[in-house]
Amino acid sequence: MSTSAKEKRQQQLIEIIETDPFVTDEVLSEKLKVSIQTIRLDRMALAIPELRIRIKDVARNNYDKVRTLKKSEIVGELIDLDLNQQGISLLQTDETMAFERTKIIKGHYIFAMAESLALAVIDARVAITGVANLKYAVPVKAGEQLKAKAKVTMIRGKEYFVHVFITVKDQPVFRSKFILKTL
Amino acid sequence: MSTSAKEKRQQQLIEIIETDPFVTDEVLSEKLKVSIQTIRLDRMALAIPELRIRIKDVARNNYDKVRTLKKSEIVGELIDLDLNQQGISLLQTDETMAFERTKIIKGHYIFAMAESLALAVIDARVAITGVANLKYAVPVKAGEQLKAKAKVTMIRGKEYFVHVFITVKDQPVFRSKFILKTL
DNA sequence: CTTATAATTAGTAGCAGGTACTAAAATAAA
DNA sequence: TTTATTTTAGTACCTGCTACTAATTATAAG
Repeated sequence: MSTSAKEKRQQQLIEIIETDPFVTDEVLSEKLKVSIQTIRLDRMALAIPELRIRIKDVARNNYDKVRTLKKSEIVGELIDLDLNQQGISLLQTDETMAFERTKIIKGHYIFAMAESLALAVIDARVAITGVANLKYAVPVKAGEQLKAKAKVTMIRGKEYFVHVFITVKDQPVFRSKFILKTL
Repeated sequence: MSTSAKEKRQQQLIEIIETDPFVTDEVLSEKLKVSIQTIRLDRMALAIPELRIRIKDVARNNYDKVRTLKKSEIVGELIDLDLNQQGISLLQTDETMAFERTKIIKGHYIFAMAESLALAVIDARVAITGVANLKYAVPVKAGEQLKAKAKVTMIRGKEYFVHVFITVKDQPVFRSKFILKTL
């Protein structure tokens, strides 16, 4: 067995664990046709922790992630609000929100930020019935901080008209008009 | 110690584990001032699994959730595609995509479905530069299946104009025009 | 006040999925 | 062939339990 056989096996090991972090050393040794000890030496060499630690990591990561994702991450942080008048929110983007190759933030994150701010300024049970003139001026890159400003421009009966502008370092990247209707 | 003392402790135990599933029996026994054995009897009675199982559950739940959420759930399933012409996708909605009280699907899910289909029909490195006439006809309720149809209406140099219509049981719920620009 | 019953605590063996270590065997390179 | 590398074997120990038996303590009933 040459050195490259070892390297190849370790590469396979990484792939297997990445696609299934819940795999035991025993199963790995069966899949790669080597002893458990070899698997353990490989994990050592690659600094891959044992099953329980991996599971705990997955659990902790996603536990936190799902919490923040459901709470505010997708939405941004509300930093100012005058009910039925205006509101400002911030959203720190990262690579998980972007296309892998281009690192451009996916549109629905920007949309979600705008939508949730629009909903926040009209604090009522509302439904979005229309959006117009939604425009991306410049693609947003992962890592940039988005600042959204919402303004209520008109209230007509049960209908609310809200403009949302999003900027990166005061450069406009997105603007939209939302039409909201109270239920 | 009355029976209600036991019930009270078990109630506290449920609360502690719910807010922190990563807590060991030992810590629980310290917090609740009873022996480890009592904690274990309580867990038995309440059918709460041991720490490792709890961690594994959290990991598995969220692992699957994040995967499907990141991969295609948010996007829908592509069922038909003529490149640069048209495409159709389906998205099964559920309660995790909806507002808790109203069960109305959040707008950005619908938007994401439309956006990703628009991107899929133009199979190139593109950026969305504008969207117009985005309109929600009827709020979508959790559990309904969305069907998105995209049509490329015009190609002008590097710009692509794509219309996306979304229906629930052939009832229109959303329509939009995307303007995409190849990079 | 004593007894029956419920609740709690103690203690042991065993398990999964390892770590950490030592040592021997197999394979490759010189 | 000898040396170096890689792989395998084996043991003691670890955590956070389960499953079980037994003893102790608290509480309620007669």
